[in-house]
Amino acid sequence: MSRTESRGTGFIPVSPPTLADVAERAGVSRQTVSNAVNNPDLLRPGTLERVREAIEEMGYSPNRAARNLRTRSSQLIGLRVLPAQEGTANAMMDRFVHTLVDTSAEAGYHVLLFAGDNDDPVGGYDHLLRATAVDAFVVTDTYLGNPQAAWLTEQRAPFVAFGRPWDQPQATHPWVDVDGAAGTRLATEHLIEKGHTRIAWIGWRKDSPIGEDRRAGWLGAMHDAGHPTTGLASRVEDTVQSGAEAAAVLLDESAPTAFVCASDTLAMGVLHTLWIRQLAPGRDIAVVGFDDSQVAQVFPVGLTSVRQPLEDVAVAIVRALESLLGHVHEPNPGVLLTPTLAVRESS
Amino acid sequence: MSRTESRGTGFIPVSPPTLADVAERAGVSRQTVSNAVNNPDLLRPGTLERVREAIEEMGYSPNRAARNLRTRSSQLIGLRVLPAQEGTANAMMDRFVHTLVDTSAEAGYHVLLFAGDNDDPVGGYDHLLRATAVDAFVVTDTYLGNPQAAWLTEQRAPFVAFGRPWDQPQATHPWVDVDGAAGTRLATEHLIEKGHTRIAWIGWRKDSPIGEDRRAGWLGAMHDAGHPTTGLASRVEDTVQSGAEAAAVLLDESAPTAFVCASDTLAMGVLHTLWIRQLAPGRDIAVVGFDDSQVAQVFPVGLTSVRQPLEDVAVAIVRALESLLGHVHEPNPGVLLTPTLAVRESS
DNA sequence: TTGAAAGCGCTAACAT
DNA sequence: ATGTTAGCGCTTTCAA
Repeated sequence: MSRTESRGTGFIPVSPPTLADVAERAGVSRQTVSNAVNNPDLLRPGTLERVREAIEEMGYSPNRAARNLRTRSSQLIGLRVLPAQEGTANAMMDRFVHTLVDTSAEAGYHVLLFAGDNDDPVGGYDHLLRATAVDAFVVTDTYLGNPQAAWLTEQRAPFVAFGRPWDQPQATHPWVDVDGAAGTRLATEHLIEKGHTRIAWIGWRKDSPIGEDRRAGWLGAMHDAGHPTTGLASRVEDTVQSGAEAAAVLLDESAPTAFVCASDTLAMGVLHTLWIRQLAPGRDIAVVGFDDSQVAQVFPVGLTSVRQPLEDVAVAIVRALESLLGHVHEPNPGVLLTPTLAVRESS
Repeated sequence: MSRTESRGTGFIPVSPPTLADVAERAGVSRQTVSNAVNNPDLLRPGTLERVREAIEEMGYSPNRAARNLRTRSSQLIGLRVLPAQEGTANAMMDRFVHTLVDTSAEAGYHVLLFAGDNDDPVGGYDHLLRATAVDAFVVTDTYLGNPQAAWLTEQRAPFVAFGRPWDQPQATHPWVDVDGAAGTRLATEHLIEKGHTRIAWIGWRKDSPIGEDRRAGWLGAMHDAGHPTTGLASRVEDTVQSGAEAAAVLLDESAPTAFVCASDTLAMGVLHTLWIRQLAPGRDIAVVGFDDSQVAQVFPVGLTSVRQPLEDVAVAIVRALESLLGHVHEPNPGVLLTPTLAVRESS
């Protein structure tokens, strides 16, 4: 049966060439073509070249579904995306996804996005898993109480987490995270070097382990330098408004000369208060944010910000994924990376 | 042969249940189970329930690879992502991807991300296409001279473009776009309503059809209102710096009381100049941006901005995709949606 | 080094 | 309304 069909002026390919088509063209068996693709070492150089020529000429590419069915793998990595939400710093996630896609591609994987909401945190995972639609998952929202890591572990599903298992010290799954404390320490030490001694902290409420971690970096650097911290710390919601209010209170009560914030959002709030009070960021009061978001970069007065090494995170995650899927024993399940400081006019 | 294997204390499922497993359990043939999943109407209610129970109990989900192989479809939509680039307004793309994932999910599709760079614009497409790894593509960067739409058309590959075929008036592929001119007209009329008559335009260089389109909206609204435009338009690069400089020149030479910008980036530049000159956005000078980016929302003085209806775009794209893949004749290949205006303090 | 046979899990077509 | 047969395109045995 012909694989092409006559219509109008020319021949229109009805379906892509298969292994059998290439085999016929090259005058070998199907298996030899398969070997040419997957185990070229097994072929005699002459045969290999002949097959490769046929592959080239016909534009052959192995059918994914057939290969997936046979090898029981999809070369797909699942990544859940939450419903689009406004105003939050998901620009960071954007950067991460980009680098993850690039890095995965180098390892022969594609990234499959699937929808999810917090009402049914594992639904999407469960479905893809049972359908063997993906080989593994990358889990990004590992905040306190998130059941995904535990659930996936229980299902024996391969996955790598971006984020430490804060509330599960006994967890053994591989993870990659950024050392937030090191980041805020970097920021604080940068300000100390600039001569600041009264450096305030604006962070999140106590129930966020990530927030506590970042706070610890500021606290540690201040203690090490022998600077007081009493009355210089504030814990608020992660909104511009809260940041602005916290900054106003701190300025009135504790007269800091610099602010380190747990997020760029809070830092924007600080900048807002400075603007209202006619204080110049960088000259009168220094401000450092966290995440090096779009906003930090594009803001007229560039905002100094702690920058997560997302490219390195993606590389580490893909590496962990590879050893996980290749059943290679990975000695250290956790990788902690150090952020850098993007210094701009605000400090 | 057993599908479970004894190890240690319990039984560990080695592979998910198949159609045959469910059929055996329910005491029917495999085909009946398949029908229960895909054509439930064909079954007698009693049988259907029995099969459904078995499916539920065993946690059965059809194997994707097998189904894909048989049906010659993957239920996957390919979306190319460019390498992570800094500073640009990809926050918009982020919002789009989120809504696209959500909308696709409702239609039974997942989104497959693949890497691509501008050196080889069609490489990634070609590979996925020949491997029949995706059913269709969503093409987003339809700027002038982009060869993807033409190439995909030539390959007879199903795809929907987000963006009009500006430079290919004869193109017949389905596309969805946002009416930029209507957006800037909305912005301009909003300012006119507020009493402004000298409204300046800061846009992109002439080689961008999108930029020219947005400019036309401003121009049309000004003409319709009978306001002069001479000396009030500027064409620059899409950077904060360029926006700031253009605003300074316009303020000096033409004394506008309001600015409409082709992007939030340019609007940020305007705000910077206003800040330097101690002019209050919204009170002294009104500013409107385009894209309703993160920056516009989080900026201390909220930036009024034209907001693209990305949710509607995603819905329209998925709809077009469905009719494309369902071989349903779609009468109108192009869908043009109207943006809205997110009004904030800056106007 | 190459080829033949088998089968992954599913669904379309046909038969009952 | 349900069962039987065949085969999607590939890779993993195994044989030559």
